Amino acid sequence: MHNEPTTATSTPVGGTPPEAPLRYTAALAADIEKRWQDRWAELGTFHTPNPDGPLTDGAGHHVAEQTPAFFIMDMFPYPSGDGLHVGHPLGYIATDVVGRYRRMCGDNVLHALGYDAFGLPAEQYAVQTGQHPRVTTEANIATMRRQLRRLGLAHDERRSFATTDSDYVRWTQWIFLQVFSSWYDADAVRPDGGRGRARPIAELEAEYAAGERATPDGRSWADLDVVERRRVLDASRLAYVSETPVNWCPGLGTVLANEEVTVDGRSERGNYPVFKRNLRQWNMRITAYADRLADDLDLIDWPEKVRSMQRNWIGRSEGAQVTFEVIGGTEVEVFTTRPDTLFGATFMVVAPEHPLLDEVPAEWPDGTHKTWTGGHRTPVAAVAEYRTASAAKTAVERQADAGRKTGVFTGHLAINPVNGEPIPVFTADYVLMGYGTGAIMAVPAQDERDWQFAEAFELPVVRTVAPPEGWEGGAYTGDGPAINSSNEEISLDGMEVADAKATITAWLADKGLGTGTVTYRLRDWLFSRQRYWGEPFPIVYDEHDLPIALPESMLPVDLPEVPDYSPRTFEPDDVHSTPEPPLGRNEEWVHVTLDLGDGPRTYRRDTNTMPNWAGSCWYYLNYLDPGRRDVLVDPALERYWMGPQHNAATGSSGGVDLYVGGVEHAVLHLLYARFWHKVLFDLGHVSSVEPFRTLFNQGYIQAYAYKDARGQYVPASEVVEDEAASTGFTWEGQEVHREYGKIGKSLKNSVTPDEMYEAYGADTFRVYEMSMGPLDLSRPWETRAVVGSQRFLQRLWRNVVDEHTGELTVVDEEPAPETLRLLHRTIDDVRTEMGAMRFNTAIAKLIVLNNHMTGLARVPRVVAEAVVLMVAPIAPHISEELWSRLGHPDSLIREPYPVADPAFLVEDTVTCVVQVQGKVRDRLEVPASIGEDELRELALATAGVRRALDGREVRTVVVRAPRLVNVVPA
RNA sequence: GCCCCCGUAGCCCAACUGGCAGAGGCAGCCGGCUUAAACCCGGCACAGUGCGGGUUCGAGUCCCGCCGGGGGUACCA
Repeated sequence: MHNEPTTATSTPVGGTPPEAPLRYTAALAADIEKRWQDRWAELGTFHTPNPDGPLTDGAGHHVAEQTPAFFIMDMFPYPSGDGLHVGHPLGYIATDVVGRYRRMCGDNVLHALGYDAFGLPAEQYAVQTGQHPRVTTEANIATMRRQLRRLGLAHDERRSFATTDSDYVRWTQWIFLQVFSSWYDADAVRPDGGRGRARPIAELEAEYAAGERATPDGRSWADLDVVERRRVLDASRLAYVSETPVNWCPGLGTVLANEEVTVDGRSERGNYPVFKRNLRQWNMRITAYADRLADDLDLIDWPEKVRSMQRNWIGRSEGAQVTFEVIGGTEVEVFTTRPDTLFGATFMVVAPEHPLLDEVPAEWPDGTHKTWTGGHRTPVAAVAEYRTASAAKTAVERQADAGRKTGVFTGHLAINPVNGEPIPVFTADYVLMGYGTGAIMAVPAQDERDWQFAEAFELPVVRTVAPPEGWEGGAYTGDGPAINSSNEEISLDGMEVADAKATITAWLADKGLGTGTVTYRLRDWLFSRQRYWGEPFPIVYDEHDLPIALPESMLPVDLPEVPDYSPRTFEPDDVHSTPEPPLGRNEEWVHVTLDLGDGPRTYRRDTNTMPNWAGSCWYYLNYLDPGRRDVLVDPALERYWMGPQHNAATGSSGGVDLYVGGVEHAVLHLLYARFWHKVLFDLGHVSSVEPFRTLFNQGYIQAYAYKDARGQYVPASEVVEDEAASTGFTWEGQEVHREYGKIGKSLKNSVTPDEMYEAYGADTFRVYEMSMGPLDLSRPWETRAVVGSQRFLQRLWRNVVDEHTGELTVVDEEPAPETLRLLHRTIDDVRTEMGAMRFNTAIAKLIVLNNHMTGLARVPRVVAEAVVLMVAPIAPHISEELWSRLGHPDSLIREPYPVADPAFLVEDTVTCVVQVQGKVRDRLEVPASIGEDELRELALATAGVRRALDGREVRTVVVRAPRLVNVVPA
């Protein structure tokens, strides 16, 4: 088991002087690193044991149930063909350091890395090369595995997988079927006491059949025919097909979720225009979970930034729905967050798509203002034109028009329910059909937008909240006493906003005119894509064109071969195009004869695929036991690794103990995954309430890039500093401008991990990345600074090994008291810093101790061993090598992390700062245990204080024994 | 427009509940080692914390108002 301590006696390349054959150079580092990587693999050093089942540690043992579990994850990578640059491994190194540290603290650590391998880039590459995306994907994964292995990550390789594995796809489809086969019962009580949970759709069917629940149209279940019954159930499912306005992106040839469309109405990927189109697509009823997704953010330890982004995206807002009667028409419901301002509602606005506009009066009513008609002779003409114009607007145009108020009078008059006043109904595109009820009561006095509209259309303003004294602005949206707000039955006058809201809402409810309501910005999740490289839906359609779930036994539904993988794409601005899924090109696959219980019949398959997010919605569960295929996840394993209270730090939510990744997934992946997890929770498949207990967003490593006079990027590695140049930098003699940006080919500033391994070794690279600064900050890469980290490891090496002879230089001597104090101080500090993921400061403290050792005539073994163990999580290869040379046959991977002896942490004497009026005037060396009174006397007697007081009286003396005294003169 | 984060030495960054502005690294300078250079070793210097107010015995830290950089979001009623 003990391996030869050194096989690296040959002179490594890289200019090592012959007199120091064992200097810690890049070549020696490479030799050590590769050797340990092989050894770790051979011994299964990183095999993480489960409490039960096939996965044991390297020695074949299970873990005891009571051993604390610590589950670490990286947001899993998309294996791109470009390979890695130095920015990519930052998070992986950080989680590896945490994992190795926790392991040395006694935890059973689960850490592995899978691959998110479905999706656009692989498909686009396949289209270009004609190779099947599976081939390129697998090649990319192999490349990435090789690059990452060289980093020395302590991952359990047995638990790695790709979302494209047929085995994995099967369970992604299985979860889809669970969602499809469920409905949301908003009244059901959950085990945690809250209301609302997913239940099997069969239970809904049973309730209908038993008459316990009324059908939507009130007919009895028995009176519905089979197809009608199916439609009723289908409408309640958590995954449902519906014809709704969706984001159609002709440039990509697919529809997209709201979350995948940028602020300016373009696709997040590819930056193509996106159009609203009514199409029949799959949706997931994430809106049913809006409250829980918002509320449970309080249970988890996430950056406040991400939590607020999710809250904003969900956009919960409380208000009231109020019914307005329309003269000669139907009633219109409006949603408002300010029911207290109802007396100030002087007009109404409905979205151009609002059904009220399907019929409008034939003539303009009396009193119609000229500016209201848009120059049209009848409301019919005016509304028709406005609706057409607004429908033709792209998201980009809407964006550009924001703030400019357009609209037209519809000819309808509505009645303000609190005062019976007739008010004109307008249509304007600043009111959105997709939010609230698509209709608003406009209160210009208390709403900016309504104020602008009222100004443009010369509409009256009635203030119902008194603005502050001297208010000269328009709409006043702040707090204040209500005014002008009374009728024969009720008066709000004098009430503050909150009171007025509550009072009027109660009054409305009492009169049957309105109810308190909550609305959300969140929309249901559009779940189908017209792409090839994704999971097929496990769904077929019968002659009624209604979806039928395939039985579990028919999973997975694998992707068929098709003649062409690319979706039909269109001119990016071709509004009239329609999606054409590639899977539809395989007729034999699409039309399939199956026996689903009624004998063999012909069905039509769903030709959509799932979005890329599907695979990342549950992958954390697959790490627990990727080999097990008879259940989604073993409940006992899920409880051990993820359950509530599964270790001392996990709260009631349970979930992954540390999840590290970029902030760009704040509302996409992280919201979708939470949603799926809650469905699985409701259906009893998991015990944790949330998938990710602690989230950490790492910053990005960026780099300088340089442009020449023509604006072309030049290779950053060839640019030199040049004081003579006005820009400070030149490339091949010409002046270049420096910019700061992403690392990548396009900016010609890429640096790869492979180059770092070659020039410095993986350990140096790891130390450098961890010492650059706090993990959550973005910062510039600077290759020439890496040498500092190499020097640190070189000194560490030299502190233990003679670089000429290879002999150990440590001695079995008791360290000097000063050394012991520094050692234990360092242990204590480093533990604190490591625990808080402040690796940069942990490294700084280790450097101080290491430098101290460098100055000693002989390095005591106990100090050397402690330093080696403390460095191990960050620079594991050199640490293993030194540990082995120090005479330990086994890997240090589970060696206890050093613990400080409190006896060495107390200092006998400390330096006390003596201030006069906050300025340092003297210093005192005093016993740490000195009393306040004694210290005050000593301080007042110092020469510095006497000089600074210069005869003035003393007013007070602030004493913070033993470190500070501040004398305040009169 | 609104919300969030960040501004400390030439550069990357430390500074516990307010208590000596400096831990660490890069670059720079001086010296040692060397025939010489690199590596290595020892040493030195460098800012008063983006700007303006305020609170306090005392402010990088807390409060108010700005400026600069980054991110999110936007007719959401």
